[in-house]
Amino acid sequence: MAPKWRELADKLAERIRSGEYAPGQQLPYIRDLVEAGEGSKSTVHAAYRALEAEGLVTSSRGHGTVVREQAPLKRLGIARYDKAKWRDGDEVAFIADRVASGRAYKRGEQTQTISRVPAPPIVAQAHGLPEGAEVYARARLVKEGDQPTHTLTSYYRPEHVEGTRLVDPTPGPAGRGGGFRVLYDAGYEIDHMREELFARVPKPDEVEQLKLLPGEWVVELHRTTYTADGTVVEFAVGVHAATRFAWSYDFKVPDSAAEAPK
Amino acid sequence: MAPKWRELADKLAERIRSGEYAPGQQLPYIRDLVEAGEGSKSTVHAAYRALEAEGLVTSSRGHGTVVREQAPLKRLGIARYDKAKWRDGDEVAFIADRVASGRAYKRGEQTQTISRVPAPPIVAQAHGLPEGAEVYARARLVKEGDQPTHTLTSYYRPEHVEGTRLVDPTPGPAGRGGGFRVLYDAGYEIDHMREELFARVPKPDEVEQLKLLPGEWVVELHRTTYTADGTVVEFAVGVHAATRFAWSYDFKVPDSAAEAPK
DNA sequence: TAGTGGTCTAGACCACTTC
DNA sequence: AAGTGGTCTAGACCACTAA
Repeated sequence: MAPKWRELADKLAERIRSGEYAPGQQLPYIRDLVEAGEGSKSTVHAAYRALEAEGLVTSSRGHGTVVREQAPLKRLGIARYDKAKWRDGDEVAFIADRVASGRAYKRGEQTQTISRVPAPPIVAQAHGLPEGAEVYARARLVKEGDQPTHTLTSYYRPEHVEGTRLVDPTPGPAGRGGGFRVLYDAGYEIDHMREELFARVPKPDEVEQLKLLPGEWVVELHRTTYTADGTVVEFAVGVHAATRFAWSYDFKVPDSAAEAPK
Repeated sequence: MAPKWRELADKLAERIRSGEYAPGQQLPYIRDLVEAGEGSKSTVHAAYRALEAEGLVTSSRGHGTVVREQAPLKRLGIARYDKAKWRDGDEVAFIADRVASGRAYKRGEQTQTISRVPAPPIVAQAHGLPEGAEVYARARLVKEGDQPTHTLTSYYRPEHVEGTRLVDPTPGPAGRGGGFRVLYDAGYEIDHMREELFARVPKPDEVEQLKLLPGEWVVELHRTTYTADGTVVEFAVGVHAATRFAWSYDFKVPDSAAEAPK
């Protein structure tokens, strides 16, 4: 037998999914459900908290509880890295995402800080450096309007970027073409990438920075970017609000038996 | 000012992450913390519930609350689809995963049910069929020991699989080489794939089926498999416990300017 | 039987919004 | 001032485990 608050939450969730409660619509007031015999205030509130954690509703003091508008997922495919965009055009990858999803781009939606730091373990490993070696960290917080969507921190080896505008401490985006263009101009043309993804619970500072709802998870993305000769020129860590993104990858089915012998 | 239960949860989480409370170790009993002045039983319990939702501890009645062993993530790369494995060998993809991660394989860790059903909307769209057209659904629940790890449901067009052992209603796995081998023998050699992933809150039946912890999220995976001429021969939907998997993709940086004109 | 976590209640009080 | 959600308490009771 499921607890009373869970049963109430499931009942309301069902009505939301069926459309009986439409997005934007008010859910019953907690005190009304108490009066209607659904349980004590704590019990009904526990159900509402579960619904909020599941992203179905948002509550606010003084207003009430309304069914959330489900923002469509932003779909991230490998086409966002298309060389034609940052080499020949003026787009950077994160803008390309937005163009692809039909959203308008506005200036001032990205903040950036550059610093020179000792490499954290995963960064050192990705770059093949000893732990604690110094690297440049370029941290961005990307927003869509007022709403932060993800953070992205790129780590570069000093010898690859020293003297370029990528490590110019002046605030602001990396400029025309973005980071890959700067590397290209410096003689490092990116060739292939690896992306690794997993979901986890956000850390307290991420909840604040990304304005996450209570109970909302994040997806962490590790992107390693190589030149044609296998040199790692960028390792980046992204933290994305889990409910706002989907990732898409196209690939050939591998066939190790068909590979040329070495 | 964060609520009292949140502050207590963050304090304990910090001690867990720092190793002060090691995996397997008992956390203080709720009633002891009440006595120590951390708040009422409900308040302390709220903190413990948050820690459980975040995957840091597991509670059980009669026993207490212990720090969870963090099972290492199972890493899924595209190498698990290697043709050499299922065409020439006897492995199926999910076993290949396990071999790759160094875990032992045991029989009886996969259940399977075959049914002929009207295509749900996303399935119809993936196969280019009218909604409600009949397809074969092959649903598996994959376990590792007693612990379910994910569900995977493959949808096939009847004309591709009719008469093969793939739609044999006898329970049990698809046999030597798995589903891709059956398609290969039927004249449909798979060539390329698309995988799409996103995280979401589990549905109530998934919580039960996958034995998910309270508050744990899932990652839904959509896999579309094509032959060389672009025919969709399989569309599969997987639901994975979010804390137990990581996905990895390698790809070339695309360059639309370098493509041959059409 | 004694001790653990989990649920539920009734009520007080707080934070915030609207009138 | 009135009404909303959110927190917290004190205590009762339940479910489960171990001895």
